Amino acid sequence: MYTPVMSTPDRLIEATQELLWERGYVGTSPKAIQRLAGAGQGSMYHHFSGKSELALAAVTRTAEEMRRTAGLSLDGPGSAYERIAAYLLRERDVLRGCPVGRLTMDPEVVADEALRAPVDATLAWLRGRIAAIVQEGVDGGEFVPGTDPAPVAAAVVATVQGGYVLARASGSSAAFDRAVEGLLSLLAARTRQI
Amino acid sequence: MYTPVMSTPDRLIEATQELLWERGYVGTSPKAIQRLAGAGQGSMYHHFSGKSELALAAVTRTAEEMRRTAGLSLDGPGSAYERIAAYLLRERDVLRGCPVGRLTMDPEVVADEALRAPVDATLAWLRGRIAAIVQEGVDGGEFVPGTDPAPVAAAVVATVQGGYVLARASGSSAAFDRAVEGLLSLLAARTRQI
DNA sequence: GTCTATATTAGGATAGAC
DNA sequence: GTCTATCCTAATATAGAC
Repeated sequence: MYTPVMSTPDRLIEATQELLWERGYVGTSPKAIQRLAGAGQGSMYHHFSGKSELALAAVTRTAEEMRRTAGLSLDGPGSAYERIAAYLLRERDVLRGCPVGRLTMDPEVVADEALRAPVDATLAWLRGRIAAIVQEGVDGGEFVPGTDPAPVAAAVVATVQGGYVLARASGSSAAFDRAVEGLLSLLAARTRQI
Repeated sequence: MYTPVMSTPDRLIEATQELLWERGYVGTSPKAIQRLAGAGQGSMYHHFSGKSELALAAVTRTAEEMRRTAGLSLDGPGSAYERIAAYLLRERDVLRGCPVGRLTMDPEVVADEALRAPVDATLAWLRGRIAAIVQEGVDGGEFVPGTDPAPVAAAVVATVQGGYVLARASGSSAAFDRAVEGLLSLLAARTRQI
C-alpha cells in the first residue's frame, strides 16, 4: 500500500508553522525547525535559503489555512447573526492563540514587509468578510438600521484576538468565552425578529 | 542644584521594561538591556541575579503603571458609559501595543508562574473594574436591565487588546479606532436616556 | 559597585564530501 | 538531496581584579 510521507520541504514548512505559532519568529531557531521536521542542517539549507524564507512559506500557508477555517463558519448556513455567532463560538484551541494574530507581536515580522503582508491580508479579509455579512443583515432587516458594518466587524475580530490575550493571561479559556459572550449579547441587542 | 539621576537598578529596570514591550522576553538579551541602560555587565549582575529577575521587576512595574493609567479614565468623572468610553478612547501609542497584554504571546512568560502572575492580575483587575462600572450603570438605570457586567467588561478589554493586533497587522492605528468605534456603538445601544 | 576576562551553549549560516 | 565539518557572532552567565 502506498504510504504518503510528506516531502522534506513540506515537513520543514509544517514544523516552522508550529514553532512560529508557539514561539514566534524571534523565538524560533533553524535548529529547532530541523529537529521538529526530522531534517538535517544541510537538508534545510538545500531547500530554503534560510530562516526568513522558510518563515515566509510557513506564514503564507498558515494564512491560507486560517481563511479556509474561518470560511467554514462564515459561509455556512443561517442568518447573519448566526454565522457571526458560529464564527465566534467555533471550536478553538484557545490557549494556543491565533497563529496569524500572534505574529503581530513579533518585532521582526512587523518590520519585514514581506512577512507582515500575509498577516495583514488575512485579518483584512476576515474583517471584510464579516462586514459584508453585517451589511447583508442590515439590508435584510435583521440588524437595526444604522448598524455600521466595518466598525462592528473590526470589533468582532478584535474580540477574538483580544480574547486569546485574556485567556493566555489567566491560563484558562474561560476569559475568551466571556468576551465572546459579551460581544454576542451586545450584537444580539441590535437584531430584530424577522 | 540637586540632579536626580536615576539609580543604576532603576535604569536597568526601565530599559528592561522598554525592551520587553518592544521585543518580548524571548527577544530581549542581557546585553541589549545593559546597552540601553548604559550599565556594564558586572553592574547588571551585581544588582540582579539575571535576566529573569530583572524581567520580574520590570513586569511588576509595568503592571503597576498600567493600573494607574487605566484608573485615570475609569475613575474619572461622567456616567458609566462615559467612563468606559474615556478608557477606550484615551490617547494611546497604538502601534506599540499593550506592554502587559503583549507578554501573553511570550511562551517563556506564560510558562513562568511568577512572570505571568502580574500580567494576569492586571488584566483581571481591569476586567473587574470595568464590570463594576457596568454594574453601576445597570443599577442607576443607565444601561438596560439584563446587561451582564462581566461578559461586557471582558469584551471591552478584549476589544482593546485585539485592536492592537489589528493595528499592528495593518501598520495603522485606524483599525484599532474602528474596533473601538464598533464596540462603543453596540454598547451605546444598551443605554437609556437618564 | 563597576570593570574586564573567560566560559559555555546556541543562533544562523557556508563549504564541500558523499 | 543529505551529511558532516567549520565559522563567526550572540546569548547568558561566572570569576576575580579594581
